[in-house]
Amino acid sequence: MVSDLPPLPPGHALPPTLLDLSTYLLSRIGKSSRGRLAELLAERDLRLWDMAVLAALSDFGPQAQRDLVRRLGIDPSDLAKVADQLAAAGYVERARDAADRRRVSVTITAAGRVLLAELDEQARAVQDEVLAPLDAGEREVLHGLLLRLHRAQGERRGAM
Amino acid sequence: MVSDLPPLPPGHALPPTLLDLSTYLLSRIGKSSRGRLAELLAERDLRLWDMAVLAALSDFGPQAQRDLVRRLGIDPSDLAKVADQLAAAGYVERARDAADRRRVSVTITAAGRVLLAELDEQARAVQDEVLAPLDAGEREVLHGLLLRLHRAQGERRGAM
DNA sequence: CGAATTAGTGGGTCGGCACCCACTATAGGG
DNA sequence: CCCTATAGTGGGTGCCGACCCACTAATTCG
Repeated sequence: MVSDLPPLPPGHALPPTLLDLSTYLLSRIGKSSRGRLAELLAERDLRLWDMAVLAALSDFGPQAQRDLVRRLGIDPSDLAKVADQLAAAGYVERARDAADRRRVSVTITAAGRVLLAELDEQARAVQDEVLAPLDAGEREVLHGLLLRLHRAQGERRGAM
Repeated sequence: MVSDLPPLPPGHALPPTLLDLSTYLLSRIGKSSRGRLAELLAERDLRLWDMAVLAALSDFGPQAQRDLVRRLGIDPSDLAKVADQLAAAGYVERARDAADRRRVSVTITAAGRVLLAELDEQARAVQDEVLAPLDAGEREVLHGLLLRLHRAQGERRGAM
């Protein structure tokens, strides 16, 4: 194999011009975290949207797809596909709304809740790795700052 | 037209299950920042990698492509394309290394520096929007925390 | 009732990003 | 001199996320 020469420590040699940008760090760390979780989800043939949908159903209860669309900013057509897959796997149930039969009400199943709990645990494991350098207090500070940034966000479409 | 009914404030209705994850916020805010900058770059027919390469050349001086590959974690083949485009536009110059004629040394031009300065300014404008809710002190705290996270990163490939 | 609106679905496109392989040219060791 | 390794290039692939359009079914309004 040879070489593998690490004359340039792979990452620490990144241009200061970029490292000076908080948004660059935000984007880089966020992408990495996202990627790690996505890998774990992929092992179960799931994608990030699946988790987001399950979380929304768990947190807010059964809803019509149109509500999920508004809430998560997902494309209706894409949601249809996600819901399809989740239903096929038994994680959600779909039923025509009796009151307005155009609507399809989606409900998380017991299996869905179990899955979501596992996914949440995995997400927290990833988070623990990412936040490893920070102590509990610092993590809270970080979370608080991020939350404020999030709330101020232009909400430019898309929960994922 | 009509409706436009905003019964569900688009973003604030996101599932707490997700909002409790710092990594989720990180990823969401990062992605949004990244996206905004990418849009600005796109107006000039540039992508994020172009900026990263220019930054590396500006910060570290002329280098062979192999060094950029190591530094930025970009695929050699992809870098060739980026360098091609930058050279065609006059932002960098390529020359065979006299000592080792396999290598192609890349140098940023004056035009390249001007461009980079403009891009950096745009990136900071985006950052100002994203960080709007934070005062100067908080921004520093955030940057410090992010830097520590970044340094601890598994450096899982890819500067962008 | 008929027309317009809304919910959901199926089937696409498009761009970006990461990746991979085959190939050329050069270098360097035996 | 030959053989292997390295640098760069060109031409791909595959995945994913975002988006868009056409269509059906159901509802609502005039």
